[in-house]
Parts: sequence; C-alpha cells; structure tokens
Amino acid sequence: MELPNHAKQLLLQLNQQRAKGFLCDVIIVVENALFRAHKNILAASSIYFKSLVLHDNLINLDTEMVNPSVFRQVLDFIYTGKLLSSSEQSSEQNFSALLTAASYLQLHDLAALCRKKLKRSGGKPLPGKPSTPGPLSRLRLNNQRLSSSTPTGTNNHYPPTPSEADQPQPQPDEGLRDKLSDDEMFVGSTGKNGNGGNGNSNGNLSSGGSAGEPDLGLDLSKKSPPSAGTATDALSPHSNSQESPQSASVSTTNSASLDDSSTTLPGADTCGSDPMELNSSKAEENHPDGPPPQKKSRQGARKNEWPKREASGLKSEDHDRPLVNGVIVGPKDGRSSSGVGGGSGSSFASDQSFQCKEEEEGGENGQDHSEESGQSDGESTGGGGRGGGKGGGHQSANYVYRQEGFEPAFGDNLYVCIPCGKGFPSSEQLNAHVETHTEDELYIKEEGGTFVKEEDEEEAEDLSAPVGPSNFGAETRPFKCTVCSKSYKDPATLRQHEKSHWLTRPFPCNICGKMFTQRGTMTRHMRSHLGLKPFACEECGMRFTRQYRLTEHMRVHSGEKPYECQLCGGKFTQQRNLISHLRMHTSPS
DNA sequence: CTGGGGATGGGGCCC
DNA sequence: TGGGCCCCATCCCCA
Repeated sequence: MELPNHAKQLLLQLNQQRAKGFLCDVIIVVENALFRAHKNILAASSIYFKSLVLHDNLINLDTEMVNPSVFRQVLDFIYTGKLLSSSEQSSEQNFSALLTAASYLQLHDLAALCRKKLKRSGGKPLPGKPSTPGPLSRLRLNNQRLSSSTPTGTNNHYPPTPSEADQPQPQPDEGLRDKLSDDEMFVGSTGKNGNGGNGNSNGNLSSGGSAGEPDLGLDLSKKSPPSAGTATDALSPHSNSQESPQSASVSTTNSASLDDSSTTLPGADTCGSDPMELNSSKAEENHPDGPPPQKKSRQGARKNEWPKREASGLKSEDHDRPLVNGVIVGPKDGRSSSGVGGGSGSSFASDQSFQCKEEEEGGENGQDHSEESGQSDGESTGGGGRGGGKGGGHQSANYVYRQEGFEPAFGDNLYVCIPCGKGFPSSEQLNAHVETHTEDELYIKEEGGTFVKEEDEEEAEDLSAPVGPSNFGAETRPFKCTVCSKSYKDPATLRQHEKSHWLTRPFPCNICGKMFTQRGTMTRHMRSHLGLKPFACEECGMRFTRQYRLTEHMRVHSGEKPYECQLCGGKFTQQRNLISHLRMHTSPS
C-alpha cells in the first residue's frame, strides 16, 4: 500500500509553499538576494544546512561560493530534485558554479549531477575547487564567518565536526571531511551516489539528528548565561554548542550584505513570489501589527514602525514582501532580470504604493512622509516628542541609497546620492561616491536647509543647545564636532558621531529595510526580528536581547533599587523609571 | 477612570 | 564590533 506520487506531491506542495513564503522559517542571504525556505527541507538536503538552520533563522552564504542566481537553482533543485536547464543555466560555466555551490553547501547529489554534466561537456569538474586548500579553507572561513560573532571557534567548522555536541550526529565520515577536499567528499558521495551523498547525510540527520539535537533550533539564545540549568544549559557557550555562535552569526550575517541588500532588495523580485503573498501577509498589510513579534498590544501600539520604513526607500514593505514571497533578488542578478519582474513585479506590484512613494521621495527627497517612522513615528506620535518638527521628513532625506526598482526617473542609475543628486548604477558606486563627499559638504547641505534631523530631534536639540555636553571637559576631549560642537576623546568617536549629522543611514535592516546610522544598532535591531534573545535570566528564564536589559531585569529579583529620587526619596530599580518619576515632580500637574 | 510605579522593547550614541 | 547607558514609548498592575 503505497501512494505512488506521495513524495512528489509532498515536494510539490513544499515548493509551492516556499514560493509563497508559507511557513518558511529561514532566510538565506546571498549577496543582495534573500531566499526564504523551510529549515526542514534544507536540513534534509544537506548536513551543512542542517547545522546552520539549527541555530539561525537567517543565514548568510559566502558570496564567493555561491551567487544569487546559482543559489536559486540550488534551491529549486532542493525542492524539486531537478535542475532546470535554460540555455544559460546549462552552460558549463553555470554547472561549474553550481558545483562549487553544491560543494560548499554539501549538496552531494547536486554536486554529483553537476560533475556528470561537466564531465560530459568535457569541462573541468570544478574550477579551483578540489584539492586546493583554498576552497575548503574558505568554507571554513565562511562558516566561521557565519558564526563569527561567537567565540566557540572550534565548533564553527563548517562540516560539523564530530565533536560538536549539538551537531547532528556526525556521520561516520564526517570527521574526515575536514581533511578532505570538497572534491573528495563529493567523490565519495557521488560515487556512492545517494548513499554517500544525501543518503548519508540524511541518514545522519534522521538518526543522530533528531536524537542529538535538542530542539534548540528555536532557542535563539546566543550567549545565554550558562546557568539556568535547563534548556539554557545546552546553550551555554561552553557547551560547545554552536548555538551561540550561530545565532550570533545572524547578526553578523546580516551586516554582511547590508549595503547591497538594502538598496537592492527593494527592487528585487521575488522568485517564487506570488502576489497573493503580499496580500496574505497580514503583517505587512496591517502594518501596525505587522510582523514584529513581541507583545502584540505593544507592538500594535508602538508606532507602526513596520509599516513605515518605506521611507528608507526600502520601505519595509518592500523588504517584507519580498521575504514573504520567498525570494528577493537584488539588482545585480535578479532584479536585473527585471524580467523576473514577474516575480518582483508581481509581488511588488502589490505593495507598490510604497515604491511609488519612494519614487516620489526620490523626486523630492522630502517626501518621507512616513519615513522611517519607526522612530520618528514613534516619536512624533509619541507626542511629538522627538519627532516633531522637521521630523517629518527626516529619514527619507537621510537615505542616500535609493530604492531601486522604482525610480524610472533616474534611469539606470538607481542608486542616487541624495546630497548631490547624482545617480549610480550600483550601490558600490554610490558608496564610493558618497565617500567623496566631505563631511563638510554634507554639513553644508544640512545647514542649507535640506538637512533634516534624522535621529532624535531631542538629540538634535540637545546638540544645538549651547550648553550641551559638548562643552564638557573640552580639555580632555579635544576632538570637537564642527556641527554641534560636541567633543570627544578620540577621532574615531568623533567621526562616528559626525556621521549622525550626515544624511545617510548606511546600515539597512535586511528584513524590514529600516536604516540605521550604526552597524551595531542595525545588528541589534535584527535580533528583534529574529527573536534572538541571548541573555536569559537564571531566576525566571525571561530572555533579553541585550545584556544590559538582563542586568536591569535582575534587579527585579534582587530587589535592588539603586536609583533614588532626591525629592521624595522614592527608590527605583531602573534609572529610566526614576527619570520618569522625576518628570512627575516637575510637570505642572 | 486615572495616575503612578514596575517592567520591558527599541533606537541613538559614546566608549 | 559590542557593551553600556540614555531616552522614548508602552504595557501592565494597582491604588
């Protein structure tokens, strides 16, 4: 009793789901393209993926080993077992690239297939891949890069080493992998065919995998304190679990493709996309409640950050959508394939309101209406506190990178430098160009009137205030900001600060498109998307995205109230609450 | 219902 | 790059 097409149907369904982004639980970043997929599927196809998806929801692949178009084929292969063969795709070069990618991703069957193809065509198996230490080492590096943020160096090796506890059970030959060139590994797999390849990995997966891996997968903890005993134990940094590393990687990962992705993503097309998706993704549509996890209520209340990002050009939606749909292709590859447009087109089409806005903004730059809102919104809504005034436009103005894809106005030069209005065909060129602007120039622009305070207005206000911190300890802080006159101890810090006066926000969130002035902030922001809460309270198990929060939280348990109101003697566990309390004393009411 | 305190999330910024 | 701290915005609970 066996259904003949069961497996096939199942795959078909999964592939359709992938196209729609339905139940996709992992995002793979390849250069400036994002692909959504199902962890289970990836894990079942490659042990390498298995090790990655175990701890991360966002995976950044080494662009030297795989590019978006190749990865798309890889993904298609994983979900269909077929290698599509369009004219270009069946080129020797493509197979070579596929082989490299397959080797890198440990997709043995695919690698074997590519080899066969290459053999037939007489081409060399894999350019530079095999025995040369290069590739392998690169793989490792890559891995490490992925998990870079965390220490557990040894564990980060690419093919999971046998010793890694939480790794899927290393296959018998697993240990050898380190010593083998990719080629060798593949030879084995190919030779043995299914067995060595998938079979093998699968076998492991199923067996060792399930057993050996606690469902850490969801536990995004990065460095949860060793303690906790329970689940966290496994996660503890020392337990050579990779989790920490990996989850951490997420952040790094993200940062990796930032620049491009930001710009590109928006325009990107979605490969499997299905327009419906957009619609279906409630989050997006109702922005307000959107995607963000966390507390619903709060979220909703919270300034609709999600919705607005658009301003950045990336409009959150763009980003989101794409993701939802499944694949976002950056300009370089996919987008170019405007053709793909179908994909993007369709997908975007729906959101497009945004894009349109974008364009407008582009046009006037001022636009930003909504702008990033995230903050501004919050702020503004909040009572106009910060946002306020100029607020309106800030962000958009700040974004140097333009959304591409929707700006016919700029022709091929989709990346426009807002300060000077020049357009560039690629984000790299724009970046290079931006560098040519001297800080002074930028400031001048700002002062010229175009400048819209990006960050907190409040902040700005402070800055503008003559009495500001700027004047403090000028002696010990010889580096002074020419714009707000704040002073700093070292030039690097000053430079960092000065960037806050620029019109740019060079660090976009790959997920929502929100732009940030500092990479670290963006990375931190990413954690909220990914649910990474590495810091766990040993007492109650509550987890936090920041160490500081945990420290703060611990006072709840200890009862420590270090902050005292000088006016009424009230004590508080948190300084911010004391501040809030002080307002009560000072406010008219 | 309202105000105040406790607690948490997110972003900016400095070190 | 990450940690730490500040600020804002909220939510929840309680009086």
